[in-house]
Amino acid sequence: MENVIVKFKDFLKSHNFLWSKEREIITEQVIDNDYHFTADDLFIQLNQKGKNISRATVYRTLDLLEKSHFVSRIQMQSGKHLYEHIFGHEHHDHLICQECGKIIEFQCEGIEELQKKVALENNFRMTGHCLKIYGICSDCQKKKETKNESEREGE
Amino acid sequence: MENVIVKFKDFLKSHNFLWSKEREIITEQVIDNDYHFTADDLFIQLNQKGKNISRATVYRTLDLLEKSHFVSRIQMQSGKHLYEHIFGHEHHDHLICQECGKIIEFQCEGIEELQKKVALENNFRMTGHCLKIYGICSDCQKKKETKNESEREGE
DNA sequence: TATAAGATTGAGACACAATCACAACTAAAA
DNA sequence: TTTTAGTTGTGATTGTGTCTCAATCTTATA
Repeated sequence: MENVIVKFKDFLKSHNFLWSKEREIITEQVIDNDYHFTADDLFIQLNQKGKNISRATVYRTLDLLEKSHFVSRIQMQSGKHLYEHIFGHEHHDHLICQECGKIIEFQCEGIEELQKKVALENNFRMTGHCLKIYGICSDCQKKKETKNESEREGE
Repeated sequence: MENVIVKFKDFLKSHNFLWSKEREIITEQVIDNDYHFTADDLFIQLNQKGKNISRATVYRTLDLLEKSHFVSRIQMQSGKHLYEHIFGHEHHDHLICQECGKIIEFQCEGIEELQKKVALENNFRMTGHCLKIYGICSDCQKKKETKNESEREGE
C-alpha cells in the first residue's frame, strides 16, 4: 500500500496541490479501512488515535482522494455518504440490504456493456455511473421467517 | 389527470389516511410539474400562487405520493432529492449531464433482467434499484468544442 | 346535525452532514 | 533565507429534511 501514498503524492503534485502530514495520516487511515466508512467515522478513528485533525481537513482530503480515484463515494438512501478505498479494486456496484444495512459488492459485465450502449444511443459521453440494488439479504429473510413463525405460535 | 386525484384519495382511504384541501392542492401542483422538481420548488410554486402551505406538509405529502407510487424520488450526487410524477409512466432510469444538469430518461429491459439475475445469485430479495449514468450530454459536448476552438483562436 | 375519535396542519425549533471564511501556519522552490 | 502560494483549524454557517405540539379539520356514527 506504500505506493498508494506515492501515487497520491504524484497526483497532488501534478495538480499543484501540496503534500502534508495531515494528508498522509488521513490516507493511511483510509487504507486501514477495508470496508465502507463515513467521513465522520474517519474523523473519530483519527481522534481516538490522538491525531487531532479537523473535520474540514478530513472532508477536504476525502474530496481529493475521490478526485484522484483512490476512493469512491457512495450515496445512501438516508442522504449520508459512505466512502470506500478502491486501491487496486475492480469496479463494482452494490446490493444494499434495507433491513440490516449490509452491502454486498458485485460486478456484472453485461450491465456495464448495456450502460455504454444506452449512453451511446443518447449521444452521451459517459463518465461514470451509480447502480444500487435495494432489497433484503438472505440473512434478514431468514430472520423474518423465524419471527413470523414464533408470532404464529404466540397467537 | 382527474383520476390521479381519485386514485390517490383511494390510496389514502385504504391506508387510514385522510383527504385534505392541502393534499389536493399539492397533488395538483405535482401534476403541473412535467419535469423533475425539488420539494422546495413545489413549496415556492405554491407560495407564489398564494397557497400558504407549510414546508412540512409539502414534505409529508410528497412522502405519501411516493409511498403510493404516484411520485418517485431521485437522489442526486449533491445529496438533494428530486421528485417526478410517474402517473402512467413506465419505469425508467436516468442519464444525468454533469455540465447542465439535464436529465434524460431511458429504459433498458436488458439491464433490468441482469439486475434480477444478480439479486437472485446473491439470495437477495430485490425491492428496488437506482441506476444513474453520469456524463456529458451532446449539447454540452458541442459547447465545449466551440469554447476550445475560440480559445485556440485567442492564443 | 352534533359529537367524538383520531388524523392533519403550521410554525418554528431542531438535527445533521457538509461547507465556508479567514487568520495562522507550512511546504517548496529560488 | 525568503517568497509565494497552498493548507489548516476554528467555529460559524448553510441547507435539507424532520420533529413537536397545540389548534384545526375529517370522517364515522349516533
